[in-house]
Amino acid sequence: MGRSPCCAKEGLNKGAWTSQEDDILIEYIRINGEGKWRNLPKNAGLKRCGKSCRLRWLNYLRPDIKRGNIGPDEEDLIIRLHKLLGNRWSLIAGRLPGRTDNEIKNYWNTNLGKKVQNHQISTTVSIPPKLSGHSDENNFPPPAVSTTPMLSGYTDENNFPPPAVSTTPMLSGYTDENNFNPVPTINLMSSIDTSTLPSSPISKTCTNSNVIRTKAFRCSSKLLLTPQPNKSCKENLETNVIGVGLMPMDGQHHSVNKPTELSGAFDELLSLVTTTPTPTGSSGDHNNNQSSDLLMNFNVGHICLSDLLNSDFSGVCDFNYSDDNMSNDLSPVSADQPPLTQYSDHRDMLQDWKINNSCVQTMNYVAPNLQYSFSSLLNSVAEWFEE
DNA sequence: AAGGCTTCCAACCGCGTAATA
DNA sequence: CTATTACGCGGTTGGAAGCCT
Repeated sequence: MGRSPCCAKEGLNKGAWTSQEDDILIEYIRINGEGKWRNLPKNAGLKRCGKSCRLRWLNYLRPDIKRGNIGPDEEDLIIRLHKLLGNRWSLIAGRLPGRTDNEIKNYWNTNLGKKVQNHQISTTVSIPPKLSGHSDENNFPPPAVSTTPMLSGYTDENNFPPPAVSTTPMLSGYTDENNFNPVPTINLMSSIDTSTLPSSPISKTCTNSNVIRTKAFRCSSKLLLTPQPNKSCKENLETNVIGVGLMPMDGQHHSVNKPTELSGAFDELLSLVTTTPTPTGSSGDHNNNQSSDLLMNFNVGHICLSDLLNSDFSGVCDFNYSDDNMSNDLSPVSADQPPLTQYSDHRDMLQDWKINNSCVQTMNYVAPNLQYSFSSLLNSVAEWFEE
């Protein structure tokens, strides 16, 4: 019954790896591939625990690893992701090609953590955080990554988010850039009441109260968004057309034929919204009185931020659309992409989603006058949290 | 130059979850 | 369904290297 023991603890080498051990491990994995760590030491002739082999390979020997020289852009990304995710080093590392969770963790503990702490102290003393240009003597945090325009620089909630920047890579799908209208006022999460976030055993190790504990939501499959204050959830959805939609994992691109279907679809979605977060491990200590400024829990399939971060949106985010008379004619940019599934009714679409949404991923929702890239959304969320 | 202190980071440890018999 | 264990993750440790006095 069950699995056999991982490895015998006796007679194993510990501590630093020798170059001979490294060579053996590299050669073994070159021939046999990764995985099966339990059997690896025996098969490869290493006096190491499988766990130790895995760690050595993943953190040090893997050929695609970048080591050292973490640049300002990477620093900035780490800081932003850490702001968003907390100590979820593996998730953060997943967004930094060639970097390992261990390296990022170490780098944070030895460099960034102190910088951020110092920065927070200095800004709370002298600079209103919202207006802060991060222009302290140490030039920290470093400038935003140039390839992913951040939503910094806005000074007024009402102007948030700032007009879309034409250099945003994900905006490339527009067929008529000259007619592109800036994103209208959107306030997906103008404020977040962290007391409404569910408690989690995991969060005990996280000191940042603004952090989304994605793991806590994994089981309950929820993406938390708060609508604009003073607006009902539905009204907010309909008037501001939140740039997040849902896509089933069937590999098909789907479109909504008519704008009116949006509100119908949202009606359906809203019927799935609950005002009481019920994640695994929640002790119910959150505030349930959220009718006017509620947390929307899109309890549809498996939506959670960590899944989003782990997703490759390159294939689903680029759409053409022509903004003529709100025709809402969505079509994939690439001719290689699968044909759109046309729905005659939003209920069909939702039914399809329900059928296929064993793992629903969020994608850009492209609607008239709105193209809100997912990366921008993430940046926005990070910015909100920074406020 | 030597001893002590600090920093850095590879490796270890323990825990939660997923997988398997 | 249950018991058991592999896997993966985050926290922590310990030793090497660098710095300071």
